[in-house]
Amino acid sequence: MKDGNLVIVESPAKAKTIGKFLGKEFLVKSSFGHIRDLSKKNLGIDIDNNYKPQYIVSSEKKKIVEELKKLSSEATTVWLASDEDREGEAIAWHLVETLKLDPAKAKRIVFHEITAEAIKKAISNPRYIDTNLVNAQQARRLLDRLVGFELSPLLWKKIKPALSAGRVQSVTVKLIVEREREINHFKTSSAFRITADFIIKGKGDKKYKLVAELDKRIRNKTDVLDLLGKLKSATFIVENVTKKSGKKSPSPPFTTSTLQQEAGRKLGFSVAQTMTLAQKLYEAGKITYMRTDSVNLSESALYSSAQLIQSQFGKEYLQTRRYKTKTKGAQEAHEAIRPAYMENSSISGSAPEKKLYDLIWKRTIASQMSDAITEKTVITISNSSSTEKFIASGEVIRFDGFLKVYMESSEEEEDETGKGLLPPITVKDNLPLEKIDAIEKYTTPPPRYSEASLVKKLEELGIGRPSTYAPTISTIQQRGYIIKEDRPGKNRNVVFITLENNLIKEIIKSETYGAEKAKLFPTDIGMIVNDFLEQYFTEIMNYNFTATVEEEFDQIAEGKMEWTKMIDRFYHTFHLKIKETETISEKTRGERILGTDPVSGKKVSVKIGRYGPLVQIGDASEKEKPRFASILKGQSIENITLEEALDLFKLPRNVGKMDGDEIVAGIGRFGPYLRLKNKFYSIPKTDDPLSVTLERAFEIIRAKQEQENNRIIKSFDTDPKIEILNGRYGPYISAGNKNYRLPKGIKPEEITSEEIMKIIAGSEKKNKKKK
DNA sequence: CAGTGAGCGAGCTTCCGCTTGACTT
Repeated sequence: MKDGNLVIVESPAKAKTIGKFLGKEFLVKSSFGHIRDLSKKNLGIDIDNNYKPQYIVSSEKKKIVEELKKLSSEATTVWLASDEDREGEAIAWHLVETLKLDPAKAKRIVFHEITAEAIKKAISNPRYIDTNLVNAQQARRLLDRLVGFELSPLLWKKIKPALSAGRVQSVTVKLIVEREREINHFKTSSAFRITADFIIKGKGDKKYKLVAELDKRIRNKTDVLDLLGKLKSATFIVENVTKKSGKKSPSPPFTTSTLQQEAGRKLGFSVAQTMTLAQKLYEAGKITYMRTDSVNLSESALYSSAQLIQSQFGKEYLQTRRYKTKTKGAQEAHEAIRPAYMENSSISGSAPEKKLYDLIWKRTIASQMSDAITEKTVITISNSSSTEKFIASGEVIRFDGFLKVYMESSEEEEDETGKGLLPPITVKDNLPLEKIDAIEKYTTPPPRYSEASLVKKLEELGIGRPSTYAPTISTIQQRGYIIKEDRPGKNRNVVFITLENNLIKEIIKSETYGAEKAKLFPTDIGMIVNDFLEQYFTEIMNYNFTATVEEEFDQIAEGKMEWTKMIDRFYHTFHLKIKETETISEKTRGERILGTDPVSGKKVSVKIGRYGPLVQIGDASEKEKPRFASILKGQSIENITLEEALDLFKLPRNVGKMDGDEIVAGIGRFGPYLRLKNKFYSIPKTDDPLSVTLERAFEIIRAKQEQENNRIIKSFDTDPKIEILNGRYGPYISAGNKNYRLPKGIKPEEITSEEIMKIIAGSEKKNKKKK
């Protein structure tokens, strides 16, 4: 370290790039985020000593702290270059405290973009640590600790061990619980959507189809039949044609939240997957920092985007835009997420990395392009038999603008009408009717959250930070409060009425609805914990709680409020409520009584048991033990009916005999099964263990036996331990207790033992390399 | 791999935000 300059930043990747800009006179090191935190023993807060925090360096941070201590003692100046936000300021302060830095040689600097110019400017404008901002962070930290470490033990006592609660996670669960209940209570209704198809003759043999929709929906079927009857003999005339031009603007560049949403919708990535991939791109220097709430682009990025757009698409596609962040509580310590070098429209790397990069590149470029110009045409059609109007609308793009590279997607279903070019039509044209369809359309309940839409909601409410969206979603899944899964749809009948060739026909069609893919569902324990917290801790469960305390943190940051006083005011009432709830609340297992068992006349109830939700018939008494059964996947304490509960006791059941041995059908931890001579055969989703016939059971068992007989594709006399087997994911090599993948292009029947040895040796090498 | 369900008590669990690996499949 020449001239004794030590620069400390938060991330090692940032340290690397800054190191290049600053040259050899500066040694740039990373703190890897926070270097110390509240002690985990007890609260880590000395309540009686004016909330004195007990900070300790955790074991995994000891090494880096020792290194920084040594380097800083040798340095003449230590530049604290953590992010310019509440957490960054606190990191700098903790460094001063822990490294015991002489205030004379510790200088605080900040920069928002990583360019040589910005960094040099920062170096020439150092400041002191902002104690108020640090105190705002301490208030945030202590509040979260107090809430988390006093609420969680209460749940252990009142509900079950190892549960958790916190300012962020508990309201996140609440969002999902409330949405599920909205869906359960939703009263669906239906009305007929009526569309008319007209055939329009163009030049020569050309024909166009024009689809128009009745300007309202009709609830009643007899009213629909009535209208269609009238329209049988009607003539249809174009009453009005209007054209209106409109425009569409691009979305701002990505923040963490919008990247997670779009990668989820467009690429099907989970929130955690997106973040892992983005981290890799960031470490490889391909994109800017991926945990950000800012939509700002650096001047140099604006410039290089503009160059690129002009040369690739032309001047008319360029519109330089500077976006402003509107998000609640945004701290904007970084730029938006963008390619590090705009001129790289693609990168090398794994397929998912490439896809994510492509998404980021397109979104960034599009954000600097001109609006798309559209033209919307609306045709109003009247008829001779009634006063009803049909409307046809279409939209065409007159100038594509940013749509040339990027189109944002949406989770809501798209309307089928209102798209594309309409045939050439003028007022008073007579339209020949082809047919009229009336389809029964049901109203739909609000959609369940996906990971992506949940993150969107959290950001809107100002709950959580870019660095916590992904971990929060995984925590509440780990605690068993929510589950991400697919659910099959249900069937229902739809009335479909057609008027064609002067005939009215009515048919009943079946449609599936409500099928879900990778959606978030609350579990029983999630709902029980949620209801408990809602009952006793209304303030913390309020969606505005974070926003309210954030206002106070801002006051502290501005020096208008003392942080310990804020904490004291909060803790005083909160702690009293904890103590009170400890005494007044009962231990809850979420019990619900379903009714009486018609056979025994005993009480049937559902509740949370030691191993999950269960149904119970009868109460525990000296004479008799109650009967128990676990509830099934997809069932819940809240929704299960008496009938469904009683069905659970019909299993396991004897299906019949196969070659003298009994076949038993049941449902275990891994789903429905058939058991024959202590061997298990999974029952496929198309069948039901309650109704599966003996004949069908034979089929299922034989299919599985057949599959097992075909399991061995090839074996070797030279080495009996090695076999080529047919597995769930295709053929693979089994050697002893280890499995290896077959390389692409090799036919499993033709592989030699030499080739296998090579594959095994190659895989061993790879493992060693990783270490 | 395909169960379980009493009560007691010891010892454990837990928060949010900053940051990466070190693990396994």
